[in-house]
Amino acid sequence: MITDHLAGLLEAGLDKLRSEGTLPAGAQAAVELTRPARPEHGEFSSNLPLTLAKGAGMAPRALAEKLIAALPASDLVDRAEVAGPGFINFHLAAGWLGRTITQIAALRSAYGRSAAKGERIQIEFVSANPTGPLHVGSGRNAAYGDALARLLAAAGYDVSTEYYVNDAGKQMERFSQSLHARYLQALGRDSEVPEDGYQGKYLAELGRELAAEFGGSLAEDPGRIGRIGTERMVQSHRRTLENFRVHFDSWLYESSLHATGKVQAGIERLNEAGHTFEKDGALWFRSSELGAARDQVLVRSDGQATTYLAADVAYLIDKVSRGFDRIMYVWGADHHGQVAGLQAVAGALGLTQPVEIMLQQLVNFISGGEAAKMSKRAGTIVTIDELINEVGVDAARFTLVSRSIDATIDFDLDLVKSESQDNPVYYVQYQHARTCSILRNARQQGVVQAAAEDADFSLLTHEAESTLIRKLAEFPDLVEDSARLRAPHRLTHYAQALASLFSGFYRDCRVLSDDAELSRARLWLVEGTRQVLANALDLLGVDAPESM
RNA sequence: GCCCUCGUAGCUCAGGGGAUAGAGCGUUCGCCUCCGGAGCGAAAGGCCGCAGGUUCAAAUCCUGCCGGGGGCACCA
Repeated sequence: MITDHLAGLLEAGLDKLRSEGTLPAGAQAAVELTRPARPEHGEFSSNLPLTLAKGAGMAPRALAEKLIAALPASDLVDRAEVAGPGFINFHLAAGWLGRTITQIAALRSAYGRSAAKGERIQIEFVSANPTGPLHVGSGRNAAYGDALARLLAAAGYDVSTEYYVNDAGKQMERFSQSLHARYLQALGRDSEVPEDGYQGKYLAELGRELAAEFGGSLAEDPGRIGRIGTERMVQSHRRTLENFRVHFDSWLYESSLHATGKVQAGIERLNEAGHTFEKDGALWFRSSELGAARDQVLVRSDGQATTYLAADVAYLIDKVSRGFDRIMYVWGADHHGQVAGLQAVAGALGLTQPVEIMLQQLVNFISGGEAAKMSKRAGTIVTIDELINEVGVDAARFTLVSRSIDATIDFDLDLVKSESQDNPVYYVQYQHARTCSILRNARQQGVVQAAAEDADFSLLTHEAESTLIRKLAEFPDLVEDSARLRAPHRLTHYAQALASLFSGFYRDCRVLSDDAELSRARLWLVEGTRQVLANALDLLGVDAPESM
């Protein structure tokens, strides 16, 4: 990439200064290359950290001047100049334009993807309780987790996605009881959903479904009703998520950890390592010694029931046993209290694999201008299915992933509906469709597109062309940075900026013209833009339509 | 009380020490002989919550305070 090339030039310049004795051998710091930056600041820029200038015994500006004089010649750089205090601007030669475009033409959907890093990552997300439909909070988790998984894969990691089904514990008991009651009601019998049970309509529907299917045969078997109901919910989650274009490589049931004795084995492992103690008839994990604020219960004082933490221990051991080098979780901010506990578990197990927990701030649900609590049990939720019906998958995913996960989202379905026509995703898709349209027109007019290597990109001298190409050149670095920062929202901003630059190019530069050579060069630029827009949208799980 | 997170344009939000702080929406004024107007151009609009600190350089890092959200279970 161009940034690597420039960094190489800067390093070579520094080496020369060192060998000349201009720069003391002790001055270790390198020159930092900043982003391809704003047009008004030149094509590319770099800055010199003061540590270097101090070690060099001269002011940053003076050092920058000496460094420029020491830069080796390059066919990709016309000239370099000192801009601000310690800034060097590179004015790039025409040669690099072609290099970027031919690279995209050659790599196509692989443009922006890095070589394999040889690291296996498991990322677990959504993992909603199978007690009700998936709501928009889970939608955000799904949109983020899936985009991050795609991004990490593009950055060269071997990524595996997993959904953890919490089908054990008290919540599930409440679910079973609630569904049992609805089932009995559907059979015309007297029964009430428990006060702390799940009141939502979907359970009444499920109850009627079971009544129609099984008649009265399940009336005395709430346990079986619970298992059947859970599986129906899980299957409906799976359908919803597939509709949302979110695919999981594996689904792991908490109940399987109990059934195979893994929960018990995990507890014993903590026992043997000396991280547990008994108090008040319960078995505790001494997590306070491992960075958590307090100790936590593993086995409740009834001596039988294990807590969610005990299952988490078993689950983490299970994950590690499958050979992942890094374990990632995407949790809602309401699970913040568990982070220290899980990290303590990792510490107690002596894991060498990093355990990374991404906390996603919540989605606040606004209705009629007022904050409303989303509650599964009260049945007041906006589901992902509703969201898809109202605004479509593309707008929903783009919107949900476009904010940093550190920021809360105020979600007003009415507003989202009314604004869906103004959603930036359509602007990006529109510009993509426009590139396709131009390429179609070219084919219909019989324009023969020679190989990119044979096009004369030195003809692309317009400001709108060079800014556009500079943006295209940024993409591989953007993918790498966004993956490292776990920040797929950057892709949405990039896609909008790129679409906007293309629009400017379209306005200023006629692609199909009498000048055959120029047309050919510009067509490759259009093709490059099309490809990069498509690649960016793909990482977000958003369609790149050829027409709209 | 303790922990996490946010506070940037009228609104929703970008901005991981660097140059004149940006985008979308909204507002105002322009632009439909021309490859797709779901568009384009221009203007107005900012003590970057407040106060200290570190630094040649702070919206960005540190501390305190103020305000919003979340969390501190033998629920998951």
